[in-house]
Amino acid sequence: MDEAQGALTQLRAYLAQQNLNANAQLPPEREFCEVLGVSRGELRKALAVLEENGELWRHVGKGTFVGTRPFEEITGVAEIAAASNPREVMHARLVVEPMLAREAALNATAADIAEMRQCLKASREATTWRQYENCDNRLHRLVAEASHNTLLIALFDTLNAVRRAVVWGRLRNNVDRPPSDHHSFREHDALVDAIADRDLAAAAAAMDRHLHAVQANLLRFRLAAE
Amino acid sequence: MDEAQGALTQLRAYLAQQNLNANAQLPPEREFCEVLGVSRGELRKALAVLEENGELWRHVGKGTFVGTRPFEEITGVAEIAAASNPREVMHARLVVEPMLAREAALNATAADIAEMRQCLKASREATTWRQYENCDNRLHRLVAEASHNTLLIALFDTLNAVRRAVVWGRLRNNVDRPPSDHHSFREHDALVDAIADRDLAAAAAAMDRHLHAVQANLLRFRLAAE
DNA sequence: TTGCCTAATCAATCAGGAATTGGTTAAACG
DNA sequence: CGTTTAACCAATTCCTGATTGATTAGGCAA
Repeated sequence: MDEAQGALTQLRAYLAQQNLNANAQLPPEREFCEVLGVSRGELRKALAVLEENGELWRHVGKGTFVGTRPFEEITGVAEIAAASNPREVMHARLVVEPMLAREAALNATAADIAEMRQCLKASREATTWRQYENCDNRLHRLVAEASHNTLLIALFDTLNAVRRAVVWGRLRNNVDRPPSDHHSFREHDALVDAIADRDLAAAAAAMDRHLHAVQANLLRFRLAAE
Repeated sequence: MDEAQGALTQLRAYLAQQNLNANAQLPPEREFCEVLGVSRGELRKALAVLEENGELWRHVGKGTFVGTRPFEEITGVAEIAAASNPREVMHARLVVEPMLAREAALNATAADIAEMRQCLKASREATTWRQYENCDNRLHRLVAEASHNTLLIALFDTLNAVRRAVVWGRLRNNVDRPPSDHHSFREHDALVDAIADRDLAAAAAAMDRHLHAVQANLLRFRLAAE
């Protein structure tokens, strides 16, 4: 009994004596057990107790550290994309982007809106689908940026990265160019107008309509491919 | 003139002939210029044109690739957190989570709802703040999971990771325990009830009210600390 | 048997350097 | 004066070896 808990007391004493601050790394188990004069098994049992208690955390290849375990690293875009599919991505856009448009209408500066208008102009002058898609991407990101919320922008970037990873292969050829009556032109105009008017509901609705049109277009594209 | 544009034509011909799909990597400049039979300088000028056109992108140490430049790799949670602040995080939660609650009300299965109810029960039985916060985290993630949309769940995880990184230091002591009349209990109940009732608007509203209460609580906590 | 210790092994991670690659500069050449 | 060539720079990748927590198997004593 006294023996069994010996390692834990030794460990506690060591931590108290060294009074390490959070995130300090303590020696590797192979040395540490010799320092404390206990077997590695006993040391690991003691460490397990303190880890369960949230006083330290361990990781293979890294070491043992004081404090609470840092948050799980977010899975990479590629992994999310592998577990997702175009339908989910479209749905997520429909959930998130109208909200971003709303925030943009609330927080956009004159400079933001001017940049959006310039982007609209550039998209109409695009001579290839690739150029057009660059403008389209840029406009949607400008809307996110206009929220002036770093975190929301980061979330949009994640969404966008996954979208591009999921619909990877789909690329229009380079010879055609966007028709001058492309549906997105009007929809983008309405979106930016609503943001400029500070009309929150209209901005969200315009984004919603636009994305629904994109979705319908995607469906049509898929049917035509079969 | 003919000479000057020679490299560009050669390059275009190569791209057309090999008909590479997007994101294909083409040879390093030092070999490529020999293949095309032009000097490296000319090749680089031609590549610059196509890069400006958005048909390819280059990066030191990586190489030259076909297609549009991938968006800046998603910054790690730590970097987002460093560029953000508690106010932004709270606002982002208010924007995103009610929407997730709405999606949950639409897509939750009976098993999802049962798990939420179990989580509510566990949160009431928590004897320490740490245990309670584990339950709280779990409930919010269960709501996200109930959307059954991989991408939305991933976005929630990012938001949550940033939240935890931003409010890093703030941790309640381990001696107190959540009072039995803690405001979150009622709010969580209302949220899960609305989801179970498939009432989209009520679910979103319940989440909104809950987060506003959390926000008010945070403010009060901050004032008390000063 | 049961429990513990020791050693070996595994798998994840990190550290360092060599090699690769786009970007840049300077001298040589015509 | 423009072009080519070579060298160098800086960012990135790749590889190898070492480190480290986790796991397992054998030996050993009570």
